[in-house]
Amino acid sequence: MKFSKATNYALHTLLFLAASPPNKLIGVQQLAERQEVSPTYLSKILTKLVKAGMIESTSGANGGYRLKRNWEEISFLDVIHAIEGTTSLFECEMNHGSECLIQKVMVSAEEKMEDFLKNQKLSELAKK
Amino acid sequence: MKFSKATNYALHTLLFLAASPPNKLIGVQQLAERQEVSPTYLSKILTKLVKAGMIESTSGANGGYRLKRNWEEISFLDVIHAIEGTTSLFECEMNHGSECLIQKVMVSAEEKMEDFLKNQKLSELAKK
DNA sequence: GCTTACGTACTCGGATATTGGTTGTCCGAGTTGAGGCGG
DNA sequence: CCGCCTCAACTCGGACAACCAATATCCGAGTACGTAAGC
Repeated sequence: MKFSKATNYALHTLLFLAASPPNKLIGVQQLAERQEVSPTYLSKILTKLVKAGMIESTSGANGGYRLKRNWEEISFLDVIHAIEGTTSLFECEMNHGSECLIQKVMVSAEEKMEDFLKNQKLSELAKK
Repeated sequence: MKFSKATNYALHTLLFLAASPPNKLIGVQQLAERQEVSPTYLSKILTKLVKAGMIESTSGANGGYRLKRNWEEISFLDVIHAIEGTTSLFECEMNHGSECLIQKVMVSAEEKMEDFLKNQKLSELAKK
């Protein structure tokens, strides 16, 4: 049970884009160098963010990525869900008739964490 | 990023032991059947709980597992730590000089969840 | 009746598949901008 | 000066390989209990 590195890459990339001049396109290579990842792998991660509507990409010469307009509203939870998916962290697939009490506890624990992450905006961190 | 099935097995086993007559030894086979796991795999999980001091095992004929005296104090977090380990869910291993702000946010999110799980005792669930 | 030996029913722990997800690479296809060349 | 062509620099997406942890199995070793044999 650990967060994937991909989530870390995604968060750092977003933060880096936020620190760059607005609307400036930044190529994958530059982003990848900064984090010491292979560009192709990072691009895979970034397409997830594109599909989630957080950034947009421009292909062709001088292409790259940049934040979308409403990026200031993006929370940590949004990014995590975009990369790791939205399925519950704990799933009891046993067949004890009624709903699982253990499951319930775990799900509320998860919600505690998500409530916190929901209120952590990237734009807050970007100011520092 | 998901909790492992082993954690689920561990929690269910503990709850089942709590519902059994106190001090009665229960064999792995019976515990495994109930959860539809292989006995050998379950025993591996249970040895972790033994090492964590939550249950104790008796070998030989009529052997098995039973809860230790202070089991009522066992929290969900204890079990999770025993099975999954205590390392942080998120680790930024990048080399950007100062400590990572992202890391800090993630760690506090994790603590939110752990604070909740710390207060969820197995004995509470066992009553139901 | 007491002890000893043995068989049985367990757990314990190491070694070893198997599987699935994460991480990463490779490459062809499509896209855009810039520069050159001919009119 | 304008339009077309081509090239280079990109991103995109799928296919594939490497790796690692979770999951699961197998088996030998140790341990305790019960029973039966022997004295």
